[in-house]
Amino acid sequence: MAKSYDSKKTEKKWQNYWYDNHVFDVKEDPSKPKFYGLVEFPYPSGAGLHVGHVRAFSSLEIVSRKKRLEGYNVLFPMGYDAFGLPTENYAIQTKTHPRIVTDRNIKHFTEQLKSLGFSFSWDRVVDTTDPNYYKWTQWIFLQLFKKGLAYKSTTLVNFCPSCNVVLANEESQQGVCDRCGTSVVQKEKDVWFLKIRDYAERLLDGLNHVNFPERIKVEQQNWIGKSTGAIVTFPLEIEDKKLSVDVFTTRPDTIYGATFMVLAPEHPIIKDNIEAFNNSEEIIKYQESALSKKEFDRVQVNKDKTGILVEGLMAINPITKKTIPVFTADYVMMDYGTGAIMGVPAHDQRDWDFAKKFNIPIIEVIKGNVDVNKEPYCAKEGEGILVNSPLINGLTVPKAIEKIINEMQKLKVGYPKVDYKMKDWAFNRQRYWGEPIPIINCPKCGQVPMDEKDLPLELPYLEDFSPSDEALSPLAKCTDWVNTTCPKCGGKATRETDTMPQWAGSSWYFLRYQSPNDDKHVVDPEAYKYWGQVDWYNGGMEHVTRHLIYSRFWNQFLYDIGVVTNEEPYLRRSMQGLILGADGEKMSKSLGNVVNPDDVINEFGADVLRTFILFIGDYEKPAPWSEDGIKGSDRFIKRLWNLQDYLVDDCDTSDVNLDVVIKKVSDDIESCKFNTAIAAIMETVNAFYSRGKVTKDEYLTVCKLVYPIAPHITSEIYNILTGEYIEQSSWPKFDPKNLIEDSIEIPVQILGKVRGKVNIKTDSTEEEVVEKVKELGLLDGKKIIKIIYVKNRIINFIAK
RNA sequence: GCCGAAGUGGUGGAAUGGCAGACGCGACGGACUCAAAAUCCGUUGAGGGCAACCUCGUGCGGGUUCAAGUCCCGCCUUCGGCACCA
Repeated sequence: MAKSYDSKKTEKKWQNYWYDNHVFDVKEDPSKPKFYGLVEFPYPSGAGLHVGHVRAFSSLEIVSRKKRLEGYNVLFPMGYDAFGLPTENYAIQTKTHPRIVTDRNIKHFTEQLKSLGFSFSWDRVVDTTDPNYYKWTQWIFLQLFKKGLAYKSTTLVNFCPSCNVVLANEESQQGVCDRCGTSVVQKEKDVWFLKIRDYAERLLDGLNHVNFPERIKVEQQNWIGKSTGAIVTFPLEIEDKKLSVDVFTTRPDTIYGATFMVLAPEHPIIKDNIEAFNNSEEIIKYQESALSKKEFDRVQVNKDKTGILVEGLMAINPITKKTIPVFTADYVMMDYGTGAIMGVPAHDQRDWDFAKKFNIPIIEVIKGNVDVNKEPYCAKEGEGILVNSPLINGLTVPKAIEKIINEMQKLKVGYPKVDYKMKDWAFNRQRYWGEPIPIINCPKCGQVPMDEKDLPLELPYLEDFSPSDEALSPLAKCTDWVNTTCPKCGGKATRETDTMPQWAGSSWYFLRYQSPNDDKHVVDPEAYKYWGQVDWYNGGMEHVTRHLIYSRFWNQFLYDIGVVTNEEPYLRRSMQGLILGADGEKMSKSLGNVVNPDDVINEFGADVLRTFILFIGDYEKPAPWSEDGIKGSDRFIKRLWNLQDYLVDDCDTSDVNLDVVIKKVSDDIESCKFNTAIAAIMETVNAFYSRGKVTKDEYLTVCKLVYPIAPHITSEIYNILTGEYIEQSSWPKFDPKNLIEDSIEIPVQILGKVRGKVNIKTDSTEEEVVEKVKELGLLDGKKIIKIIYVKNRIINFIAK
């Protein structure tokens, strides 16, 4: 009998071997093909590693270990995205400097990751809060600034009164702060933006050149939200001034049905001419109430339309030359299109609701089978024929759009226009724990970029880093640091005191891993020439519209300025599903359903945890944790170990086709079907048990197949059996010839129902199979009308 | 409202249009044990039959096909994302 397996001792032994000997460190090696596998680096929170992290990192951990055995030179790095609010808030609460908190958390995470036996290249760890790292984050910002892609602008921003911080749109969904749940308020602020909109078209186009799951592509496309339409200029009648307003529409063909115009409450036309309106007081009141509404309330779809007629202001439909009333209403947003729309009530639900409320005429211009006075006719794209539209009557919608835009261009009242929903990226926080923005404000020269030689601009070590009351960064209080001289004129100047947002450091970290210690480049060109694009990137669905777009944007920018030579950073993307609590709910402290990986390792060992987290279900789908389920993985690991008792020098091995298993496991790993890969190995182990014998060759092959999943126990078994290290072996190969069995059993159907089985030689002809079936007597007394035979699959008789 | 994913035993989940329920958990039975745990072996979708077998069965209703969990049409439910986006 083999000694019972001691997971604690064995796992520690192999972890020491791997990490002390730097087994997974890599260097550029042109003699080998490269594989760059990347998992989203964690935010090192105080709570430590979560089982969700284990699942997220496991996919490429498995792939990396397999690829190494296949002869690839594998870069599989790990790092920490450590700037951010939770650490800062924790630091404020506990009066401990965020640097100390961060270092402590990173240390804890590293120990936990090593206790799982992950094969990261520990010599390449990056930390976004390290000045040697954020030097390059700042450098990239300077390049963006110099190219005019970073600008400061006064806008209404989402502001969290509790965190005292300006939030990005993505951080304030549902009108509450992502971090603390406080209701967000609107506040006017001077903030930095990155012109990600300039890259909208390329971010869309790039999706055609990468291997991302379809739903990720769709989500990014929706986020970017491209719409093709036209700008149409409507002249205004207002006292004696000659003014006009531009509207954006995706349906210029419906211009004949435009019976009113709506301006966003913030529209400058209103502000600039307020004295000219007969009801200016009412308008001002309406503006104020609209602006005081939280963005969330304002965009509630189903609420009643509100608005107010602007008396004394009329617009002229540039095609019909008819005069139409102008309203202001908060269902029109200043930050999309031009902040002004033409209202076509017959063919748009919102316009229809508004027209009904204000008794505005409704003119049908697309023929449909509904009465547009009772409900709008909102035809699907491409449907319908134009009516009541002299220039384009009888045309289909696409033809009408084309012709009317031509007419508008001739008349100089309109032109084609593409717009995007995606807004520019609000790129700053009024917080301490972030990358300082390397800009100097000079009273004479304005915003002056720091000299690149002076980077990094280090974050000063503050004793008091709590936020101030006026939405200013705590850095503002550090006058020694703030006061400086202008790099341009040498006069007195002050530093920008806002810091960069959470997403800055993670927007380029995949490059830093390629040359983590380089102090001359963002990425060493030689290293980049070798590693280049990430071959396979795994991460969470929650980052698809933030990190995954931001980092693609930065990479495209770095491509434009010649830092990298590929437009897209990631060739392939996969994502893991959430691990839910045993109750099927999302794990959370308040529900008390959180599983701590340390506890699981302590009870079962890292190999069991790794196996179970992959066996739990479809990798992309959410899966509930199960205390009972993990026992199955524990049993499997023990059965693998106890197979040592069944070792024989030689035996009949024809009952187990290992070539099929090798192919199945290899293919399944490459397509993230880890659960069925493990199931196939379990079946094989079960077969050895029921045979009661296993040869050394078989055992070693199975160990290699399990090695990526459970590397400790398989390293141990391999070492016991061969005296060698499994890392020096190679991934098992299968012989395609052996995938085909000599004879197979196929079902026999009569009228589509299985009535029996028949053993046939592989690739038998229909006649041979029919002969066999007749021998079985399944067709006795039946008249065969038709036979459907699918080779090596099935035979179906249509018989009476 | 729009976009996307999904709905299969007691349970987590498998199935290039070709034997539904692989593999695991749980349950039941057996071996070992004084006994239990552990381990090993077996049974396990529902209903009927002594049996060989038969009938039903993948959210609901239709359809295509020799054959549908899988394809098509129409619904219901759940979960994710977007949302007065002109």
